[in-house]
Amino acid sequence: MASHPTHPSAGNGRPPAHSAANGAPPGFLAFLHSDAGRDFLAGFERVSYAKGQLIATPGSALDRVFIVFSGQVRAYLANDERELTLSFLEAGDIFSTHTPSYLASVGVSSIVAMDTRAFAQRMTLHPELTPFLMRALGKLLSDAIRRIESLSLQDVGARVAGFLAQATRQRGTPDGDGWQVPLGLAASDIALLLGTTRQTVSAHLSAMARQGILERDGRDRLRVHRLDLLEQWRATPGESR
Amino acid sequence: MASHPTHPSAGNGRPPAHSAANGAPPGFLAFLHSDAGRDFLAGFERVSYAKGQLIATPGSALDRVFIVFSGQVRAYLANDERELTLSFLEAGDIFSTHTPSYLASVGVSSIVAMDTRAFAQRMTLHPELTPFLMRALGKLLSDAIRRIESLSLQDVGARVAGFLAQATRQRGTPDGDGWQVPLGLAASDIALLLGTTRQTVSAHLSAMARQGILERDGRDRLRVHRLDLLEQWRATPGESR
DNA sequence: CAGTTTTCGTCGGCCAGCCGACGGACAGCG
DNA sequence: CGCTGTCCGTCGGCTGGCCGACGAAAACTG
Repeated sequence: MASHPTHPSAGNGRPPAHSAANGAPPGFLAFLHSDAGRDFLAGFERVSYAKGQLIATPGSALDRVFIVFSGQVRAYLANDERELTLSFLEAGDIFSTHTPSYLASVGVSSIVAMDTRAFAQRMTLHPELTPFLMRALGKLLSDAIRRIESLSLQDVGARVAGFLAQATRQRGTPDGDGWQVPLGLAASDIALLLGTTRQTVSAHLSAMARQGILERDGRDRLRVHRLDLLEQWRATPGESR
Repeated sequence: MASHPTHPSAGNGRPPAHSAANGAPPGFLAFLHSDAGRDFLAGFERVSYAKGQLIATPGSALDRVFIVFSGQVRAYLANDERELTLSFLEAGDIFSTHTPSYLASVGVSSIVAMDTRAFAQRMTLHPELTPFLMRALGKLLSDAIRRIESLSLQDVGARVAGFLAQATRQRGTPDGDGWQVPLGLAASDIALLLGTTRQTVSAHLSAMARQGILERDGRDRLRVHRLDLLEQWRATPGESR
């Protein structure tokens, strides 16, 4: 079985990061806690994991559906020598693995895992849930394709800029002429999400700061001055380091 | 609207290439041609496209579901300066675009396009199709994740090797100690699938030939001697060109 | 508050892969 | 049969981004 390299700096007591790809709309979480939801999950065990624990590897857990109940779970692909975070799953998110990916709990988490077949079986008993599931799968798919796009036809600078722009739009608070943005992730974690290295992320952040697009404000906070420039970032030749 | 760069060398009378990611199991095609299938599609127009025609762009056709009836359609992502083929869709395949991708007919093709909402509506009338759809979406998703994996944690050599191994397994015929494999694609098309350039693909092919793993046999045919080496390819340092 | 651990910015060296260019090898096609 | 357009292999040059390393700044710990 493939061993995965140095563990990322997750689970260090930071506030929960944003969810890069929520698998299900919020309504699903409500359903899970309703009577119908308990009915739906009857007979399936809810397992708790300590922080940093491996939940699934490509070898184990073939063709299983995971539903995150609480906490935060990191889904990632790994190699002997490299790693890529697919997304951070949170309560109510669904993930399925006929795909060779790893799951690890970031904080303390509880999860229900079931066989894909069993899940499909249950779905036939609750046809009213189909739209939920379709939307969830559709979102997962379009997120994946967006990821393919960024990996294949954007350079690292554009990926960093895109990530920051999204963070700003999602979690930024207006501040004078710009925005205050809590990063919520270490630079190394961002690198893991973008398929690059900590050093390169850091270099690009510095370049953007040098151009007055943003300003670092402590370890975890950022002040974005020019969201517009961020959203249409093109690397200035020679300015990347 | 983004204009896309040099068109790939598709639609030149080659035999149909393999489908990198079939969206639906074969049974779905049969269903489409059954009475129930005609019922399912009632009211939706079937449009024919000449070869090489653009069917959808990120701007147009938001939130639409496409069902390919005949011919071959290339789904791809594009930039001002780069392009990546997602897959070649064939009869019976489903594709959906809440995602910024292009569709272009490779040969003469006919397609049914419908709004995602309308499609979901119809699905509720034919709940027996849900398993089909779930499987189709699941396959699409796992293909996408596999693609992310290859793009982010395999180098080009490994991607080329993986592509050739898959082609050999799917379409190779035994031949002495090895396999005869019809490529079905120009080197430039392979490059487009793997997110690299024609020259790099060519260089890797040469390197593999030099190592006795395979042998080029005319423009379109390949003789693979060591499928085993292909499947666990690691670039030999300095041997890539 | 001092000691320890984690994160961060930055540098130099290195190399995989991109790009442009070129000539040769195959096709059709008239 | 020669002509023309397409495809292929290969080269040199260049660079984005990886890697290892280092010291400084923050953040925990007691």
